[in-house]
Amino acid sequence: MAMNQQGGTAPDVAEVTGVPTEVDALSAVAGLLHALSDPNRLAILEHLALGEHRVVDLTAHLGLAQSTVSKHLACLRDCGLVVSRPSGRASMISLAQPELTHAVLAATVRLLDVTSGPCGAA
Amino acid sequence: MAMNQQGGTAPDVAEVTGVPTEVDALSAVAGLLHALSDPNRLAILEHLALGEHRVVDLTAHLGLAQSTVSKHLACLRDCGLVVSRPSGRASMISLAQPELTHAVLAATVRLLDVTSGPCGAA
DNA sequence: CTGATTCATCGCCATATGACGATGTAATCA
DNA sequence: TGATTACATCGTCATATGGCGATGAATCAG
Repeated sequence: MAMNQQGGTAPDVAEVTGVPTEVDALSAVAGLLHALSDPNRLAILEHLALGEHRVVDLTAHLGLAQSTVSKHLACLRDCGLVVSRPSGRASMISLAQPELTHAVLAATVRLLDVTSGPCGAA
Repeated sequence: MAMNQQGGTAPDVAEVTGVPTEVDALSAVAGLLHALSDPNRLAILEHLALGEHRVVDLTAHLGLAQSTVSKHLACLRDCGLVVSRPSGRASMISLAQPELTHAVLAATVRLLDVTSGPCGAA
C-alpha cells in the first residue's frame, strides 16, 4: 500500500491539493471549467475584460447570431462569471469576478505553455 | 466604439489580460480547459496528485469501465496533463505538471467559491 | 399609436462526448 | 506452452452542446 507518499499521517487528497474530492464538488468545478472551455465564451470574457459591453456589441465582435451569443451569456451568467445590468432596452454585460477569472485563465495559459511547448516546439 | 487595439499605443486585450486573443490561441486554451471540465477526469488528476497510479487502480477508484478510464487518460495525455511510464504489463500514470495543474484547479476553486457563494448563500 | 431596436427564449439540427462492451496486443504467471 | 492480466482501441448508443432562425417582451424613436 504505497499510497502515503506525502509523509505525515495519511494525508487526504483534498488537504494536500486544496481541491475537493467529493463528486458534487468535482462536478461543480467541472461545470465552471466547462463554461470556460469554449473559444467563443473565452472571447466574450476577454472582451469584457476591457469593460462593460452590450449584447449587440459582443454579437458584432464575435460574428455570431444574436441568439447564440445570448445563449453563451446565459451560460456564463448561470455560472456567475458575468453579470448583466439593464440599461434601457440594452443589457450591459460585465465580468463578475475579473481578477479571479483572469487568474484561472492566466494559470491555464501557463499550463498550456508548458504542456504544448515541449511536445511540438523546441 | 473604442476599438483601437493593435495600434501599439492603445492597450491590447492580450497585453492587458495576458490571455491570447486569436481564435487559435483561444481554441487551444479552451481545449485544455475542456480536458479539465469533466468530473471523472478531475478525479483522475486529483488521485494522481498523490503519486503514480496504474490504470486498473484508477478504474477501481472511479468505478468506471476500463475502456472509459483509458479514454479519459488518452484525453489527458493528448493535452499533456499526464504522462505514462510503462512498467511491465502496466502503465504508471503520473501528472506531467503537478504544480501548474494544481494552480489552475486552485484558481478555479477560488473562483467557484465566489461565484457560487453570493448567488445562493449569504 | 406605430415602428424599430435590443435581448431572451424556443425549436430544430449537426456534431461532439461520455458511457459501455468487445476485441487485439503485450507482458506476466502457472 | 497456455492462461491470465493490463491496457489501448474500436464500434455503438444516449445525451449534451453549439449553431441558427423565428418569436415574444420590453424599450426607445417618431
